[in-house]
Amino acid sequence: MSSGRKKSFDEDTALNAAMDVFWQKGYVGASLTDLTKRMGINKPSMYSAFGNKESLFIKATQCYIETKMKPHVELLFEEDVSLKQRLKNHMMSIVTMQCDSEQAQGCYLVLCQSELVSGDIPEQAESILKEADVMPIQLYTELFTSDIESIELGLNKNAQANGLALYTMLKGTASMARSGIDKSTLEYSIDRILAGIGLH
Amino acid sequence: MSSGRKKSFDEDTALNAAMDVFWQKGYVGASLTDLTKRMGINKPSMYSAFGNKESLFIKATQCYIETKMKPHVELLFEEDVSLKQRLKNHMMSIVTMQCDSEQAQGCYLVLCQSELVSGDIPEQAESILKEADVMPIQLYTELFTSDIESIELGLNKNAQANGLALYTMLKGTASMARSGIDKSTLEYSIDRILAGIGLH
DNA sequence: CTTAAACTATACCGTTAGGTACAATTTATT
DNA sequence: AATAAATTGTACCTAACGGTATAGTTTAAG
Repeated sequence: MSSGRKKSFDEDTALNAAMDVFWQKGYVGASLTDLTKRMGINKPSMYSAFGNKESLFIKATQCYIETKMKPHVELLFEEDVSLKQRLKNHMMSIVTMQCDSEQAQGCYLVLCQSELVSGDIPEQAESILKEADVMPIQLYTELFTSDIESIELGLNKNAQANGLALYTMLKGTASMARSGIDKSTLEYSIDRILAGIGLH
Repeated sequence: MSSGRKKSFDEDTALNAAMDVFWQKGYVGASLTDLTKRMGINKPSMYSAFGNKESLFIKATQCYIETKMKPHVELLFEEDVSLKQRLKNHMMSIVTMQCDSEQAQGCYLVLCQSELVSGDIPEQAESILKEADVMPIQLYTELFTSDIESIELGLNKNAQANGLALYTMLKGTASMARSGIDKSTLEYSIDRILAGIGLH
């Protein structure tokens, strides 16, 4: 084992704290003081553990995608559940997360993607945010294209557009959640968009 | 007439330029250098004309509401147009604006409202942003409650929820527009949410 | 028990943030 | 022409930004 003083903090815990700060303030709005204070460490510890603000952000973003987004995906492919119910479960699982987070509401990705237009986001951070914006569209398009029930209902005809409609609504609920609208209120909107694409 | 040197710039033009910067970068992200450069003036001129960054922002926000949002409202109350078509015209008018802006895409208000959670927005700016977030809900609720065709269709039963569903979708299109999704693509989503609340 | 590696704390770096003092300039009034 | 009011440009203020040098502390290995 390598010698030397041991870390007095858990990297994963610190990363999660950083994620919360970016979730609350975005990339530009999150200062190193905000970050290190919530991570419970000081700047040199942060720089030695994560590199710099940008690479901390990239790791926090990957952490968000893995732990906060991907878990909702499997709900789309549960067996013995109707397409409508799978989509409802999936979307409400996301909306629940958007509304549940104690301080930082909404969606981390929606917030940070909105900063891209400013031109103040570094290159690699921009890349990962743009990639993350494409994934859901591919996911929904693939679902509507291949799912048996989707094909039976003819939803495969407009697979991408249907997926985009759901994704657009989820971006809307993210924004609404950030404004303090609660889950039960947003559920109605989810039901309406599902009905709108033909899933009554 | 009062004596003294004359302003070398048009206040309204400068205010519109400031609006564009806030639209692109949000309140926190827009620096005085960004602002004054695009306004074509220097800092003392800006401070004497508008007070400070916060009051410039408040005036820019009021300008946005008056010139960019309110014009869409009248489309909701045109005579001899069906409720569905009025809502479609209204929403597509907004989506067109969200997509048209050359650099700053999306919605100024959605962008800046997302900054509220950070706690870095001054008091009065926070107030006007929160007020602006309530107005559309009231507008749609009133429409669904009072409109004859809405009552005939039973949409008045869930007036507020229906209004919220439309508003949520428009916040979603704002986010999508900022990611570069074009108007014709978003039109499908508008059609789907209208169908979803019963306007086929 | 020394050594060297790794981590922590403090203090600091240059830059930019929002905001202002002040002198120079332009204008209408006297 | 002289004056007073208003605007402009420059130069500057303090505070906070992202980032780092360095000295001190803790730890495993020799």
